[in-house]
Amino acid sequence: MDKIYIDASRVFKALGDPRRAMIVDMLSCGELCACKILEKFDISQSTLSHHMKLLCECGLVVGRNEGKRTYYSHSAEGIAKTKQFFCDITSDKENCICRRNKF
Amino acid sequence: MDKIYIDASRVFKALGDPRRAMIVDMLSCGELCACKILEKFDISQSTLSHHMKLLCECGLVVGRNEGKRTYYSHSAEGIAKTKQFFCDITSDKENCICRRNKF
DNA sequence: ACCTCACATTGAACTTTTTCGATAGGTTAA
DNA sequence: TTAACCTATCGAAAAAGTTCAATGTGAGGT
Repeated sequence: MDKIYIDASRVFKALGDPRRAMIVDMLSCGELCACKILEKFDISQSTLSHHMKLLCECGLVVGRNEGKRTYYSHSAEGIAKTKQFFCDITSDKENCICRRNKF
Repeated sequence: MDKIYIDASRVFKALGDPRRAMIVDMLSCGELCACKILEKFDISQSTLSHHMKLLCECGLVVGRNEGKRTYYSHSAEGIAKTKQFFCDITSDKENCICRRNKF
């Protein structure tokens, strides 16, 4: 299995949870600290921390520490890469010019 | 939890498996019958059938029966919807004009 | 120094997903 | 009508993901 599929799948897996997809949407309005995000969900603090970790590890979100708070925001690079990958695997390739595989 | 996140997350969850992401990529060269897809993976036939079912159920892929074979191909509508959703939740919204939520 | 606050980590229970072998259903070929 | 072929479904086992309470960590405030 090509590493490129595994890396991209990690991002999609992260977005595969409705709460995490909603968190990414929330961050489109700008960075938010964890406590603000937590207010919007009926989950424990440790659960949110786990979700944020996954979003950061897949490269879609970045965290920034300021004092005792952590602010999260979109990672423009991670988002661009994911968008590109999605377009790559979903756009029709004439004459079967598959860049990743030869089928 | 808004239904729109749940529906979109189902697609991302489907793409969250590297094999399924690879299958979607394979289909960008045009429709393929299940047996051709199966050749490319070291998995059982029933496992592939399960993967294809998930890809179809989330709306990203469509199946077509012809004789004893089943041909799978991209669903242009499902792909367009998913792309739109991804753009919605990842594009910066000035002045916090969040369409889905008010944060 | 001590306490509180914000967040991360750990460990365990629970749920979901993945996978395969076995089997069923429908199609084509002999 | 058999038999072979292709795919879907079922049931069970294994793997992975989710969640929370408890605890750890590190920054500020008293």
